[in-house]
Amino acid sequence: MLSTEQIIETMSEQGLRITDQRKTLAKLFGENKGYLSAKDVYEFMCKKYSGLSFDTVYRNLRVMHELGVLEQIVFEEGIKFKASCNQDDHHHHLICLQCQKTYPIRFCPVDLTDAPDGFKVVKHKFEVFGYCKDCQQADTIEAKTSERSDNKSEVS
Amino acid sequence: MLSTEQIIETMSEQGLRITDQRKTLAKLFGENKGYLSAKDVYEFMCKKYSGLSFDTVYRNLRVMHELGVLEQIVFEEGIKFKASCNQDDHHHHLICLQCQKTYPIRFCPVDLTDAPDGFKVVKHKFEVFGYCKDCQQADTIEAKTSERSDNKSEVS
DNA sequence: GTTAATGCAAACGTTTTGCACAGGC
DNA sequence: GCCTGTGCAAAACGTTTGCATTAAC
Repeated sequence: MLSTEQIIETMSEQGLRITDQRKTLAKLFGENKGYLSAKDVYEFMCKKYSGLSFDTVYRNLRVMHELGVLEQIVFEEGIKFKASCNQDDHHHHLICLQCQKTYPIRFCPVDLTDAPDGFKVVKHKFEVFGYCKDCQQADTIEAKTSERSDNKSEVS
Repeated sequence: MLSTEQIIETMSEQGLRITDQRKTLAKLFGENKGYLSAKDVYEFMCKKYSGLSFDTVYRNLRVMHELGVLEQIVFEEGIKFKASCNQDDHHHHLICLQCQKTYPIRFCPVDLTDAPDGFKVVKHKFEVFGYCKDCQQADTIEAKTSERSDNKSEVS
């Protein structure tokens, strides 16, 4: 997965200006292995930038996605983003429905899939959803303490 | 895949009233094997019902989805619907990016996937996208005639 | 100094809601 | 006749756009 520095470097190489906000975004995604919605990002950024507007966040997320430093997937709840994985290393993800951390799966099923006669395969989606170890334990604890595990970071 | 009659029957069994619009919806999904967006459905229904409103279409799509007669998947362009497949017969789909027809894949990769230690798998998504035989040919023809293959029906 | 990024406001498309009326059961 | 489904209007929501100001290069 791209590091904070790699994200900044790529943006700079492409002629984008490295503003303070973009540094913070790069850091957020470089250090966070889960998926974040535009709203999550906005709320996080708000803590640091008081007069922040939605549109800047959206614009930056879009630019960063177009640039390829962020990848987005469509959940039922909407589109979410995380730092791109290394393209050379094709893989899929286990995604925790609670904390949204991702765990890589090396196995890619597309090669084992035989398409009917004339069908030309161009892309595929393989995602496995469930609950990671931590969140299962947290859920058990939660039942007693009603504390919530909302951190969205540090795996993959 | 559920037939028009099965859709109507299920809705009736669940205490829903079978209005003329709902009959038409059931027929639309019972006979159409591709994915349709709410807008597609609305536009189709408009031909038959002049004073039709968006909200009724949305309400019915939602009700039918909650009831389980429709399944929805999230494309980049938004949410789309089609009649539910038989639950007993778990399978995945090849989806044509042009005409959105679906072709079943018996192969399910989830059993071949080993999750890390404590991860509890609850659901998965495996979809293969590409272009079906017809649309590849149509594309070649299209280059000359610029005719478009917009029908969204009759396979799976 | 030039050009791109930002904040603001307003627009846009999609989906949801409340309510009165029409229609299935 | 009861209660659900419908149409209408308006609101909510997420996202995008145009423009003047600000800041990176």
